Order: sequence, then C-alpha cells, then structure tokens
Amino acid sequence: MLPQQRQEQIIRALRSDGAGGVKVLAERLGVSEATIRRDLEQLHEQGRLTRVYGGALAVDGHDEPFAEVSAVQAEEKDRIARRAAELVEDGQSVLLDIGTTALRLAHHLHGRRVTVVTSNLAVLEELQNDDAVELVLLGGFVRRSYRSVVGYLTEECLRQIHTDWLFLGTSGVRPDGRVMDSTLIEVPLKRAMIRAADKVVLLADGTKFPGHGIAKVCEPDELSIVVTEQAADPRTREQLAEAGVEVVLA
Amino acid sequence: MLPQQRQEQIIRALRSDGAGGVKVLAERLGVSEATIRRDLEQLHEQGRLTRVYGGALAVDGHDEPFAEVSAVQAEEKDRIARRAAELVEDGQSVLLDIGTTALRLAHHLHGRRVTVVTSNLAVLEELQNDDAVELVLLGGFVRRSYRSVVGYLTEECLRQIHTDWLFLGTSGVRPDGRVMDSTLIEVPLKRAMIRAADKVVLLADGTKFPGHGIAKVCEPDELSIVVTEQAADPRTREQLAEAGVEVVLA
DNA sequence: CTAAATATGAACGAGTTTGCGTGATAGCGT
DNA sequence: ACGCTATCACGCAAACTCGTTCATATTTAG
Repeated sequence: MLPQQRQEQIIRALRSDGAGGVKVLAERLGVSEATIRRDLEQLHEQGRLTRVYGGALAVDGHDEPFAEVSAVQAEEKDRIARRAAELVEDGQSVLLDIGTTALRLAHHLHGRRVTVVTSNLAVLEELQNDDAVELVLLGGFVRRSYRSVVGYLTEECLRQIHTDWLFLGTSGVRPDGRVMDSTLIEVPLKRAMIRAADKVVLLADGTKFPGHGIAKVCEPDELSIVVTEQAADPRTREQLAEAGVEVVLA
Repeated sequence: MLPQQRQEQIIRALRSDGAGGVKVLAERLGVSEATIRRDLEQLHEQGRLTRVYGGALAVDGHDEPFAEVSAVQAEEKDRIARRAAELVEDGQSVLLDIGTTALRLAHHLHGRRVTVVTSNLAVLEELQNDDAVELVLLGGFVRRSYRSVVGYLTEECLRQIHTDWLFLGTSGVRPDGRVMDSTLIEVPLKRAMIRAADKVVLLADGTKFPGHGIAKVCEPDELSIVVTEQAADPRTREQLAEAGVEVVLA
C-alpha cells in the first residue's frame, strides 16, 4: 500500500471514529507504530487532523467538501502556503484573505511574532490561542457558509489599517494575468485589501493557471509576488513576469 | 482510549446528567479516581465544567471560557439573562457587550429572528451556527483572555451602526446609581456602545448592588432599563428609579 | 547496473500519563 | 464544637508514548 493511500485510510478512520490511537492504527493498517507517527505528523502539518498524546483526533467542525477529492492538491496548497509564510519576517503585519488558502497560511504562522489582520473566522479560530501572534479582526456581517465577515463595515475597517503584506486567494488567473473571482460580494473587499497593504501576494496552485471567474479582482501589475508551483501554465507565468510580478515556485 | 476522548466522554456525561461524581465516572470509564480528578481539574481550567466537592457540574450553554462563578450565581445570572432576552422583539437589533453576562443573553436568543451586533467572541461562537440570528461582528484587536475585540477599530465600527438595544454588563453599580467598570480599556468602548443604541439595558446580579470599580462607564440617566433581582440593594434601586430608570426584577 | 532518494522498522533515552499510598481537608451528623 | 467518613492533593513508581537515530529494504534516476 502506498503511503498516500495509508494516510487517506487514517483520515477516513478518524472521520468515522472521531479519534484513533497510534497502536490501533498501526495494527489495523499493518505497519509499525513509528510509521503511523510519521504519518500523523505529516497530516497534522497539513492541518488534516489534530495530533494528541497517544494518537490523533479528527479535525473538528467544518468539513472541507473538496478535501476528499484530491489529497495531492491539498499537499500542493500546503507547500505554497508554507513557502508564502517564509516571506514574512518577524515583527511584520499580515492581512489574510478569506478562504482555505489563507487558513493554511495561518497554520504556518503559528509561533511567529507577527500581526495578523483578517476577515477570516477560520483564521481567528486557528490563531486564537497562539500567544505569539497579535490578532486583529475586521468587523462586518457574518457569512456562515464562508466563515468570514463581509460588507461595508469590513471595508470601513480596512480603510483604518495598513499592513506589510496581503495574501490573496483566487478562483483563477486568466492567461493575460488578470486575477479573477467567482463570488461578486468579495470583490470590493479584495480591492480594499489590496489598497490596505504594501506588498500583495497571490497564492494559486497549478489548477488556477489559467482559470476563470466572473469578476475581475485586479490587474497583474497590482500584484507584487505570486506563489505557485511548477505545474502552473508557463504562458500565464510569463505574462505575470512581464507585468513586473515576481513569480515564486514552491 | 485517548485522554482527550475520555475527557469528551466526561463532558458528554455531564451534559446528559447535569452532574457526575468522581467515583461514578471512574467506574464508567474504567480508570482510577485519581485520573478522573486530573481530568476534571484540566477541564475545569478550560472552563468546560465546574468542579465541586465529590465531582463536577455541567456549565450551562456550552463552552464557557471563563467560568469562575459559583453554580448559584450562575443560576441567578441565567434568570436575569432570560428575562432580558424577553425584552427583545423579533426583527429588532441587539448590541452585546463583552463578558459572560452578554454570553448568557446570547444563549437565550437562539432561534430568534434578531440581528446581533457584538465584540464578544464567545457570542460569535455561540450564535455562529444559528441560521435565525443575523450576526454582525465588530472589528478590533483580539484580547485572548477576555475573548473579545477592543481598540479604535472597534470604536470606529460602532460609529457606523445603530441598534435598538444595548445590553451591558458591569463590575458594579455605585450606591448613587453610577455604572462602574474595573478595566479601563473597555470604558471608551462601552461609551461608544451607549451612543450606538436606542435603549440601554444594564444586566446586574445582586452582588453588583452596590459595587465598585475604577472607571465610570455612565450616569444612571443614560440607562433605560436595569434587569436585576430581589437580592439587589433597595437603596441603589431607589436611586436608579429616581433617575428615570425602569428596574426589572428577574 | 549503480547511486541516490525515499520509506520502513527497531532501538533507545526522554518525557507523559496512570494508579496507588499517604497525610491533609471538606462536608455532615450529633 | 466534635468526630466520622468521604474526598482531595501530592509524591512516587510503573507503564506507556514520543522523537531521534540508525540500519535495512524499496523505489527512482542516471
């Protein structure tokens, strides 16, 4: 059995039981406890479960509906998020977009002495108990399905602050380098975020290059850095580079 | 079974029975009483239950982050919160202060078709999954120990909104009817809240009459209603009534 | 085919949890 | 107030778990 398959089995086991001990998992999957520990460590890094003494717990609450579809994509997104987190230096401030991409980035900011500003309620939950991170929450109307706040209050809050970095997710980047989104209500917010940050970083895995969306978020020249991966369409990457965007491969 | 799983079982047992003895829990879960005591101690520190001699009590609502209060006071505060919730009619908007008092009130707003505006992160958690309640979150710096947001961002948000009701907690009401607080940083916020609401309701159990605090939040004539209980000091109640405040006994 | 990279299992010291014994403390009836 | 009993906190030893290191097996690349 491949390691990937085994890790998927672990996730499935946790989903059904809620928790699992190292010894039990080792027996059920026919590998040593050491291997299970290594698997649990990796899965914990990816935020797919919570490691506890003696085993692991299923990550509570919001199931990610697409997480099952592609474990590979999850890993790629995680690599991108980790690489992006390395851009931030201690003492700097970071503005985090809504969405799972920003959540993954937040995961890699644990223990860092940084200031995190966000409208992402999942990020709030992730960093709430981390004493190292200074947390600033944007106000607004709570959108349950997206675990975020939106609306004019959020924009008003954004007018009051300025950060070193903004990390943006996207639904797709068009071949000409334009950043698109599929949910209209978020576009004014993303625009306001771009205005509120010094350096704008776009996080996009290979499947977003090229990609489409109904609404234009910004032109390529408004971006400072794009963090993506090898798999991303070379022509789009070229377009971005021409617009003066630094393309970082994770 | 993992320690975490066992502790979840304890919580579940308390939720169904309301209380549980150390000996009973030890037998049911198949561990020694010493282990149960250690579990109860940890859960008590997390505020997930109330430790009492011989066992533990369930806290009302769910995760109550800062539960240092006795079971008796909890019951009184709950009565006050329930009575206060009855003041609100469907379709109205409610501004909720930080603290456990407001959290209890939020608990009684479950299923009501109201709009709740708050800087209280515990309230956010409480009402996050309630589709009936429209939730608006105020922005600001996250204060972990108080589970709230504060700062100029919060005040700025408050300038943008107006609600039908404000429900205020307090550290004490002086004999002359002045509302006091012990944490200076919250005072400007409470003032801003008072400006942002039509009707101001103070929630105060008997132990707050009379009470003291470093900073003055407001004069009695800025209050519309005070919800309290029989045990409250009669002279203070008289002073409030003279200032035109309606005193409601829960 | 060889060499490098990766995955696995075993072993070991360090750290964590558990159960039990002891003396101290709280609740309760008289 | 007094004593009885149940409960508690603390310390200790045993069992368990963890991360690391190292050797071996398997896969990948050249």
